[in-house]
Amino acid sequence: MKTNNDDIFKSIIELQHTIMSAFYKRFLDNLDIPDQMNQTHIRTLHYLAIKGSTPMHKVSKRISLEKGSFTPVAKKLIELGYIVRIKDANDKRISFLELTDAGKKLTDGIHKLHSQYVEEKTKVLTGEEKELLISGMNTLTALMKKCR
Amino acid sequence: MKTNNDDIFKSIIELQHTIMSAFYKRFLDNLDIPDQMNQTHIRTLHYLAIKGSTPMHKVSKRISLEKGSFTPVAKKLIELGYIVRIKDANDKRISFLELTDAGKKLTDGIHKLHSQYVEEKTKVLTGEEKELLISGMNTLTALMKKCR
DNA sequence: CAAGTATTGTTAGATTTCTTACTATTTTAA
DNA sequence: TTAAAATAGTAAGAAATCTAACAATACTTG
Repeated sequence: MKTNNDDIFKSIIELQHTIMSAFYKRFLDNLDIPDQMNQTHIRTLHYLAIKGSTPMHKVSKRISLEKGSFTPVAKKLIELGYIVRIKDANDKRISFLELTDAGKKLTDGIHKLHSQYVEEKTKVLTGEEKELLISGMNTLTALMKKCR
Repeated sequence: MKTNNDDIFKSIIELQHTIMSAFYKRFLDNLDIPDQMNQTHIRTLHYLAIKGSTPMHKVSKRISLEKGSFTPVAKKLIELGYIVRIKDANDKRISFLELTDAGKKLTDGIHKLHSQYVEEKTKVLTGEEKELLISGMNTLTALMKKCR
């Protein structure tokens, strides 16, 4: 079976459009989360849960939000008590963000649902297929990043 | 090597955040496109180039835009002369969209760049790796869609 | 056939995100 | 040391998208 590069990108685009919205919508529907929060807030908490204390500019970059858009997002999460802002002692420009206990509790709930969801969606793949999928995507991701 | 479902999704999320923006930014920077057009307009033309004449609601669904948001997008593309609206003879609610000659010319240019870009990004993958990547992603995409 | 229901597309107002300009701080280098 | 450049974050207005209500048309079913 012949494949070309267009096929790769068609698949990726396809994927992008389907997965993320389904994924985060599920979170928002099934968890007890304040109405004022949207997918961006969830993504932010999710990232902090995985990476721990992180400077604002780095978080905003990783969740693909301009820094100008991220300020109010962080502000709201602080307001809601899910994260705190911690000034860097050396570089006064920098604020680190990290989860509070309430934030950790919330992200734990999210991760539980996350696992269930992925479990359900990937039942059909064998273990070997999963590994191939992951390594292929990691390769491509690394390439993309390098070339940017 | 042990893998779990979390790995899959971390990879996918990672992928999503890097690829698409790089991809379409490249298009917008390198092509002679009216300033008023953004990624959404490009995606719309791209879709119509691949699928041909398509009802509005279907296009909006495929590019992940609410129908309410899509109306002005289609309007602008018509205004710019890249697509036309064609009423369905049987069902008077439906408007088909399709590319004009100008639209085809533009998407041809895009596809050329597209190929170059993908070529550059995927040089490192062997043909077999590409196939695995594609089939894996297609499987997952299909699953996602089914469960939604 | 009639009445209710679903679908397609539009509109208007709310929300989210982007862009640009700005301040404060840090780093670089002449 | 000091001037210039880079970086982190904020603010305000512009642009994009979403939501909800609506009009027109099509479908369903009693």
